[in-house]
Amino acid sequence: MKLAIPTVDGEFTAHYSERGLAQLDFAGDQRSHSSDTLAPARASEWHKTTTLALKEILAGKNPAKLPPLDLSCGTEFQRRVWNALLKIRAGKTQSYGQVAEAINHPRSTRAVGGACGANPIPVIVPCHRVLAAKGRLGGFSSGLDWKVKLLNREGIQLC
DNA sequence: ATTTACAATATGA
DNA sequence: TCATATTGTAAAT
Repeated sequence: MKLAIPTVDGEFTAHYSERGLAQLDFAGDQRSHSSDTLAPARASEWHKTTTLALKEILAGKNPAKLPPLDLSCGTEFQRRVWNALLKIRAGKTQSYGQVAEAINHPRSTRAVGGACGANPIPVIVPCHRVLAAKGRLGGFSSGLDWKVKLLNREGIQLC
């Protein structure tokens, strides 16, 4: 189930499964085109929430409500990471090391980076708010431009 | 089954 | 500043 989300930054694409939002693609970044045979009844309701939340985040605000997220594709470790990322508020950042500590794997900082890269729902799961230590920028799968733009919009200054 | 390469970090030289 | 050990995954051998 694929639905478009028009925003000031372009058209995002949300993918829904029976459980909820399963993937979110950046504007013009069509990676996978699976057949949308499924059409969950709740999808349109979820989509409203997703659209709202996405726009709030793009505006640098904190989303009031999120749609259900289908994280069943990831390993347990990855889901822990993503869950930890969801707790980061707009305007705040965390280092990979801090995320690692938050999920009780204080030495898995590198693995955290891997989990962020595997994150199927960028922006809503704020992988862009995770910086390397000392406030340096790390990397970003869909382009560092997005990372910088989003952070600036939230009023975060990079050193 | 083993080795590499990653969006990392702390430590020791 | 540079080398290295550590950790979870995926991809290559």
